[in-house]
Amino acid sequence: MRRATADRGIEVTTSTESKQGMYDHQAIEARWQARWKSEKAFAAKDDFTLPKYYVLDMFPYPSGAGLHVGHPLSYTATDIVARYKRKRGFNVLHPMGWDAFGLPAEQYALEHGIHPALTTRRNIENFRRQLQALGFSYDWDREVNTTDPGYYRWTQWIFLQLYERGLAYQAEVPVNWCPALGTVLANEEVVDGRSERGGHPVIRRPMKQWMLRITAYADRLLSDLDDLEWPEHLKDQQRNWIGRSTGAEIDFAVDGRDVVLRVFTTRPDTLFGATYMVIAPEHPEAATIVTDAQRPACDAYRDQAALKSDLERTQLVKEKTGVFTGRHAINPATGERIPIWMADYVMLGYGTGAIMAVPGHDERDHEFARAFGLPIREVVAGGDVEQEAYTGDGPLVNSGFLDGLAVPAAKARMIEWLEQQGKGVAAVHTKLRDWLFSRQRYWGEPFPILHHDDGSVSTVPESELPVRLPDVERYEPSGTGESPLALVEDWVSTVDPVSGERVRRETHTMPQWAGSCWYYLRFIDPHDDEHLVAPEKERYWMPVDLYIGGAEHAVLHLLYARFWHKVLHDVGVVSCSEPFRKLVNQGMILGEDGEKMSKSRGNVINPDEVVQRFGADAFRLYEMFMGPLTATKPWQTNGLKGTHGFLKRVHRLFVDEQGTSAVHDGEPGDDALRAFHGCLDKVGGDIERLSFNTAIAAMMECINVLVKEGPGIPRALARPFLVMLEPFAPHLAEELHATALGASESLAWTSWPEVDARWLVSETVKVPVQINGKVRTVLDVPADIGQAELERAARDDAGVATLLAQGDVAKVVVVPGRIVNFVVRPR
RNA sequence: GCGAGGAUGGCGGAACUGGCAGACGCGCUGGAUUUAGGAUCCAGUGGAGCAAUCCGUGGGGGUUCGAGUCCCCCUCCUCGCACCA
Repeated sequence: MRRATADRGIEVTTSTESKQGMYDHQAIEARWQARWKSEKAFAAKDDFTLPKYYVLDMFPYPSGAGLHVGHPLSYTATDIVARYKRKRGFNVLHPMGWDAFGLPAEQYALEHGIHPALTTRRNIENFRRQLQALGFSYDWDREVNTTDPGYYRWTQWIFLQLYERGLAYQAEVPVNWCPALGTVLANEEVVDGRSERGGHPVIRRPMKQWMLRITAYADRLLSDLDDLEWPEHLKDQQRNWIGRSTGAEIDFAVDGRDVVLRVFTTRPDTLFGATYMVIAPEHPEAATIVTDAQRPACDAYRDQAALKSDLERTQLVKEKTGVFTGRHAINPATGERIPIWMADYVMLGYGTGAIMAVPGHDERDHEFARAFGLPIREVVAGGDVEQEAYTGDGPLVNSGFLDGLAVPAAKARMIEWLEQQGKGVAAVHTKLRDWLFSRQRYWGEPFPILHHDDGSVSTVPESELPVRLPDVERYEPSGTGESPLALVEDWVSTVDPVSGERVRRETHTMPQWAGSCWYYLRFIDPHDDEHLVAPEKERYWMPVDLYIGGAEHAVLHLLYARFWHKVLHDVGVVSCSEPFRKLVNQGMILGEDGEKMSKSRGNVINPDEVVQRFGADAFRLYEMFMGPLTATKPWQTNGLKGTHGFLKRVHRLFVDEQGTSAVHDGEPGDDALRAFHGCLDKVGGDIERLSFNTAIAAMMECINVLVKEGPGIPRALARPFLVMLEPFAPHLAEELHATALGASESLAWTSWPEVDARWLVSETVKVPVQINGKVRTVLDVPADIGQAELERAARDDAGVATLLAQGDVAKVVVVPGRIVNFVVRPR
């Protein structure tokens, strides 16, 4: 500590001589970054008596392109909060790590013949350098890397817990196969029939895959959203994705066949209006149901549907298509024979893959009935079902024992009746599917799974973890759905440590989401070989108090992580049921042309160049000053001049042109005190509200006043000002604290200054006086002036009096400290 | 189509429970200083008008002494979801 201080003194002198009291951001920033690093200035303490604050960024995927200006947006926001909370007496955990498994590294390896481990290491080093150059106050001793065997050992351990609880299973399922990427993708990774990464076409194909039973947690994932301090739209997205709907499953007998068609409906009340049925083309009973006469037509239709990509099936097709199966079913309520159709507007993946069609009260069924001339029957009064489906409430009609009931009552009554008759049950369905968890790629966590000759599966014992990813020469996906790992014979073939049998390892790998599902837990206890996280540390630090990241993870990372967290809660590893108490999505930064930044548009801003030219402090300040954190906003390099200029003015306030301290012992004037304490009060509140742009504006206003009161700054305000500035511009604040004030200790853990409330209220206030709502004059009156006196003061104003004399005062509104308004009727 | 968010000077954006619209910054204009400046400082800057004044928060209506803010209708933009039975 003392050595560092002495060294710094020498460096400062050198710098001062060469730059003659100029704001030399490069020298200042390098000096403080080095000191923070060597002193481990931001290490979180495992002192459980202190109040804690865990503030987390969504950790980045370390791409070869390096940091883009979007990363530091949220990272600066969390850094300001972290630095502020330390000053408020919190023990702050503010870590950073790397989400480093995944496709891009592997893709790059394929193209350039460089091992993903190597490019990953290189990219991480570049990212770390760039982040450190921005002065973020991370506790670097807690850095984690999802590709580190010491880390993914625990990812595999969690998989074992899932497996043992029956939450991980293998299934032959129709999957999203992406030929271009040579792998399967989760539903969440497919957008409009294309891969989320790369935008390649995705087709349906049955394959044996590892699945995670996230559906078993659907209800908890849904209901626990209510208590989270998350943006409402994001919670809605998750609710929407989970898509829970309540209704009934109803069995329809098929006329002339010994099968029942089970349907799911949210409108059991409309059963009397079911005039036909529809099955999905891939429905497993299709072969039984379709008559010989209709078989050629149905087979052709099914084949055609199979050829369509998801994109075509959901996006492009708006005309309803379908074909009659030749068979009829019996409506259990009416006893009528109703035709069974096959149509691709019914999906195998939702409900039971078959529906009862109620064209009178469902828009899709209505459209289909119209197209194929099927009967439409009204069973809920209130609309004109010949014209359009009526989906609203109303009394039931044409519905036997339901007649006269309103829709909700009719639903309940019908379910009761179905259950009595043994023809149906109340049921809940979710849109959420089980999570397809395996990938046919090299660069991911291996499964701790062994395949035996008899086809059975066993797990690698915990003591044998991690199952290390072998080094390979080739990473090409085989294209057949085999993972590249399948080619590594001496890795695949191994001995089961439990039975001693020769077994074959699972060759699929886990998806990128696996590592990011639980990294926030490892930050708490990153070097523990005994536990994923030590229980007492977990109890202290969890949950994450503030989590900031991009909205693109609304239903991917954030849903998966919540799922794993709940499983770990059930396993007893974590003490809370939800990992992220408060969540914020930062907005996107667009290019200077107002378009999304992209290499092809050539509008990408390189943070390194900006930092070089304006400095990390000006860069941090600018990113926060651009606008609200959550807003999408365009980059303007010119804007850096504003924040850089502000820092120069701050510097000049503390250091004169000769490079000597401009801090003086004079008493601060009232204006300075009022400006400072007003600012301090606002900045503190703004940080709590994550309103950083207005906090910076307030500091700019404050500095404008202090500069007018200058030259130099009174000692009484100098240090408090720097403490207030430090979360935003830590390098300059530390530098001025050390040089202009001669301090030796860092501002990192110092206390936030007390606001002196006396300076928040001024003796006089300006009160506008309106006549008929238009401001005519502004009065300077004592702040505590009463209503009557204020009105008198307004009437005494010469200009006001003249105007009042021109008419009759019909009404006077006087709000002390705010406004006076005379309503005047002309005579 | 459904859901959510948004529209304020030349630009990014301020405005707590309705109370001086345009804080702060960029840009621009003029000036000072400088060999020079993409440096610094001072002044100005919503629009129209010499002025008093008038007009101004996407458009139209309403509530109110008073509306960027509240209510109704419409237009446009962004982001989700998209045959979910």
